[in-house]
Amino acid sequence: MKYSHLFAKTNKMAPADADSTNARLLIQGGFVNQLAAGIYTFLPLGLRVLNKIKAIVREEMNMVGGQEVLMPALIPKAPWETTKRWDSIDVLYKLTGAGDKEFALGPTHEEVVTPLVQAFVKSYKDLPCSAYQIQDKFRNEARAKSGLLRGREFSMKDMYSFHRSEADLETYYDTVAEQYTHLFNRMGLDAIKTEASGGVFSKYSHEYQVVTPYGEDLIYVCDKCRWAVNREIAEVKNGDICPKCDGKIIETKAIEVGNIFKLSTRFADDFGFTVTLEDGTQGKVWMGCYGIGMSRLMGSIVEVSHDERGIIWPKSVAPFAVHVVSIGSKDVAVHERVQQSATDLYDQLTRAGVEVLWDDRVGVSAGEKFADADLLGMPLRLVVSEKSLAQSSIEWKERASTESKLVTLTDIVSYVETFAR
RNA sequence: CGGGCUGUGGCGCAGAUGGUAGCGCGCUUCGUUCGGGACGAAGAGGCCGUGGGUUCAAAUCCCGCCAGCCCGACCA
Repeated sequence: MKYSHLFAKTNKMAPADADSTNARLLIQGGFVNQLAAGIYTFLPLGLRVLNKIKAIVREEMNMVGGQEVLMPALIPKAPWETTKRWDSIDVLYKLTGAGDKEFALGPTHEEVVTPLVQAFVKSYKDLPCSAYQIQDKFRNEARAKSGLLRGREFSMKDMYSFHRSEADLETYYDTVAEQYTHLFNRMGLDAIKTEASGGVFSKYSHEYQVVTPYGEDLIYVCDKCRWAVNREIAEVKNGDICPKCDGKIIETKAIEVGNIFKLSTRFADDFGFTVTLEDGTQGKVWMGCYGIGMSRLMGSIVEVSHDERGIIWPKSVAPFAVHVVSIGSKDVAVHERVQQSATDLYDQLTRAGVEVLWDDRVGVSAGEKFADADLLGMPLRLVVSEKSLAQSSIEWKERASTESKLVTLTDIVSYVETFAR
């Protein structure tokens, strides 16, 4: 992608009323654009990040046997009445359609997935099974806040598992719990598995909490064994001895990027979803649900991975692996050499399958290009200039590092391929 | 939903005591520049969030509404 083709550009001025780091940097860098409180457009660069996050989540969910589906976001009233949640979910966006039929925009999908799976699963032999989707969720939050961290429309992965017994649910729950840690690690996030309220369904649930000052949640974490608990249900306080080991409990703010629940038989019961067992009788169906906020993840990554100049994307989710910066010159011959060399580099890398953003703008100062590269945060910056070409080289600088080095023109493509892999 | 702050070109802001809108950035054109947000010159761009009121006259004063942000409450 050539920078000159991007219609969504960076802004020299940070937005005034975006207080949170993720909102400020993502808006300033042209990754997202705000339509209303808690409602954002994902611009070309931002969408690339979101799509990479989704791709990782898909891989991870497929690894635990999740089968991807896509359910409607527009949901009729009836199933909500079945579960008696039409009036009890206060963030439900309700609307009236043709013929005065009532609908809600899905804030979660138990009401859709349960009858869906019920339509196909009749026997214990069909269990366990697990379905997930990545979709925009709608929640009429009283107060949207903190950029991508708490929106009214936001992208979420929600998976639902179905089991013939509580024991089977528990086994699967633990499998997913472990996979979640792996998933977050792949995005450079250290998400702490935290005990949290189980709501009406079970004794407790688990949240995956990323420590950041902008988090909405307050959690207590052991500095040794990393056992953690949300303040909602905490029986410990800052400075206590960990109940699991002899470590110390630390109070910290964190943002919840994932949440896993054992739903027990609550929803299956509501819909009369049972399966035929070996002995011909009907058995209850146990469910688990497993959520991850896709857009919130993106915001969280920015919160934990940035410096005063801008974002530092982990390689796994960066919109582009490489940001090529070509620096012009007053000397026409030099300028053309640089331009040609940058074109060659761009073409070679692109052909090698490396994702490259090339700041090909002419007449833009080096300083401005560097500032933009820092703001946009691609993992690797390659500078093509008179200076570097004088040594038949390209300047190599990683965003997360302060040092730069020269790599020869002959080596550069293979070096980058290795880096980007 | 309670409380607070703020709405003035695309972005960031200034516009005491009311008199018909200005700066920086950005944008356009020309020229000079070219390794950390360059310089000069000439331009374009605004019913001052919105509705009402007060007044000869409202960005400015008063009331309502809307929107955004922040704190709190809430968060299956």
